[in-house]
Amino acid sequence: MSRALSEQEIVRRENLKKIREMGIDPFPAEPFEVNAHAREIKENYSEEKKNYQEVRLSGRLMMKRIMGKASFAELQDASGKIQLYVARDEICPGEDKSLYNVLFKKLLDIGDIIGVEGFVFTTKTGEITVHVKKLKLLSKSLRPLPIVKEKDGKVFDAFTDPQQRYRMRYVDLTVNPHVRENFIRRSQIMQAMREFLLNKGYLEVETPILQPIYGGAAARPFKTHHHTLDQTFYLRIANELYLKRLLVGGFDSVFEFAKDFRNEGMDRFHNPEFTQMELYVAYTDYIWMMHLVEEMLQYIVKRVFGKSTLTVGGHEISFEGPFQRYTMYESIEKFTGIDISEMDEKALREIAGKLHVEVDPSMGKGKLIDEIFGEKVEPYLTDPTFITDYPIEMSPLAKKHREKEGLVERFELIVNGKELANAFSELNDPIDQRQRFEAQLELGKRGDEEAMMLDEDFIRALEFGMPPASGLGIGIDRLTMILTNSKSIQDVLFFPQMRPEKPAEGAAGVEEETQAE
RNA sequence: GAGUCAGUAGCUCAGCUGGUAGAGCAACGCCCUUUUAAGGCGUGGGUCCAGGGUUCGAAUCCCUGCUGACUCACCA
Repeated sequence: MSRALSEQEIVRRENLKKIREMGIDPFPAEPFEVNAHAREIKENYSEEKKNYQEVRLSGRLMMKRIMGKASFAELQDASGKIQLYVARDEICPGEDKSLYNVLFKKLLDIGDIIGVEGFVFTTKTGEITVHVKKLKLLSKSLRPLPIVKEKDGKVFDAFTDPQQRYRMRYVDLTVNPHVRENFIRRSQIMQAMREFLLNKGYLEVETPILQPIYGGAAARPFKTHHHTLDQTFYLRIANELYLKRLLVGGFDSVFEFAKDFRNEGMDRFHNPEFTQMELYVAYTDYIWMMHLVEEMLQYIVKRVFGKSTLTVGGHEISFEGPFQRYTMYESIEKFTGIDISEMDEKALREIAGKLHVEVDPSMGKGKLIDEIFGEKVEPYLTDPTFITDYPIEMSPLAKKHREKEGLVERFELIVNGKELANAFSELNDPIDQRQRFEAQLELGKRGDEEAMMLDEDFIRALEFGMPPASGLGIGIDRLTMILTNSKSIQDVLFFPQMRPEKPAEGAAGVEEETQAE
C-alpha cells in the first residue's frame, strides 16, 4: 500500500539517496561504541579537571543551528540532551569539505541517529558542549519529528494531541522528556516492590493467563478458544485462585506481578489489561498484612523518591505509616452520619435512596453497602486509609470475621479517593467456600454479570487443606499514577488500549477464528 | 452505553454572521566560525477527518459516520 508522501518526507528520501551516492551507508551494521552519556557529562565535566577529552556518544540529532562554517547541534541520547559544536575544518581536515558542507549541513535531518567523537568544553555562554572531531550517520530518519522548543522552562509547540501521543508513543517519548520520566518511575516502583518482597524471602512465581474457569475477582472476562483442545479459555481477571493452590502445595509465601484482563468500560482509571501484584503469605492474617502494606509503601516511596511525602493532585500525601484505619461501617457513619450496621437489604435500599445513591434491583446487601461507600466515602479519602471489615456478601473469598457476624476480615487501602490495594484473611474452609460460590451463582441468576464461577478444582484443593493465610492485591498502574501524579492510566501505560486506526486488512478471517463471544 | 467538545500544512494553532486557506516553528534556497525558542533575506508546502445535503458558492450551516478527549453510567 503506498501512501502519499509529504513534502518533507520526499526531501528526506532524496537525502537518503544522496547519502548513498556519496558512498555512505545510511544504516550501517557495525556497532558504534559509546563511552559517555549526555547527562553524565553535564553532571561531571569540569573546566579545571579537563575530563571527558575523548568521548564517544550517540543519539538522535534534535536541533541544528548552522552558522556558515561552524554549527551547533543538539544530540539526545537515553540520558538526555547535550549540545554539539561542529566546525567545518575540524571534521574535514583535508581539502574535501563535503562531509560538513553536504552531509552535515544538507543531508542530515532532525531525528537522524548519529555517533560523534570529540572532546568536551564550555562555550563562552557557559554551555557544556561536545566539540566534534568525527561524525558518523548511524540511522537515517525518514519522517519529520515534531519540533518542540524550550526556553526558561517554557515549552513551545509541544507535541500534545493525545491521540497521536498514544498511537505513536515512540514519538511522544522522543520529544516529551517528562513522559519518559514517568515510565522510568514505573519501572523503579516495580523494582522496589520486587526488591522488598524478595528481601522478605517470598517466592516470585508465574501462573496461567489462559484459564478454563476465571475467578478471583468479579468482572466480565475476555473469552478465547484453543484449537487443539477445542476448548474455551478466558484471559485471567485475577490469579488469586492459582496462588492459593500453591499455598496448598506447600509454598508459604508466593507473589506474582500479573497482567490481568477485564472486559469492561475504559476510562482514566481503567484499561482492559492492567497489572496487579498479588501476594499470599501463610500463617498470617489481614491485620498482619496491613502492617506489611504500610512497610512496603514506605519502602517504595522512600527508595524511588528519597522522601515519604509526595504531592498528588494538589494534596500533600504522606506515605509514612501507620495509616488511618476505619471499619466500613465506621467510615460510612463518619461521612453520612448514618449507622447502617444493623440494617437489612430493604432498609439499605431506602437509605441509598435518601442519600441519592443509584441502585438497581440486582444488587444484594453487600453491593448496596458498597455503592453507598463508593459514592459517599471513597472519593473523600485522600491520605492512605485502610477500610476494614466488609460485608460477607461482597467478599466470597474472604474469611468470616473472627468476632463480627456478617462481616469478613478484609481491608482495602484507599489513596487519593481510589482503591489501591485489597486484601483479606483468606477463606480456607472448603465447605464455607462452596456455599459462598453458590451464593454467587444466585447473584448471577439475578443478573449480576460479574458474579463468580464455581471452581471445583479450587474447592478440591482447599479440601486437601490450605494453611491460614492473608492475601493482597495491589494495582501497579494505580500505584504508579498516584506516585507520579498522573491523571490518567494512559500516562502510565506505554501503549494504552485504543481502537485501531483503520480496520486491519486481512484481519477479518483471523478475528473470526480467535474471538468467540 | 449517553452527553459535551474537538479533528485545518510535519508540529502548535488562527480562519467572524458562507465568498474558495493563513501564522509561528519545521522544510527548501542564499548569507553567517561560540549559537541555544540563534539570526537575516527569499521560496514552496493543504483530500480543511470521511460521505451525503442545503446553496450560485461550504473549512464554515445541516445530517450520517470515523477517531479522540472530558463528564456521566458501568467497573468491589
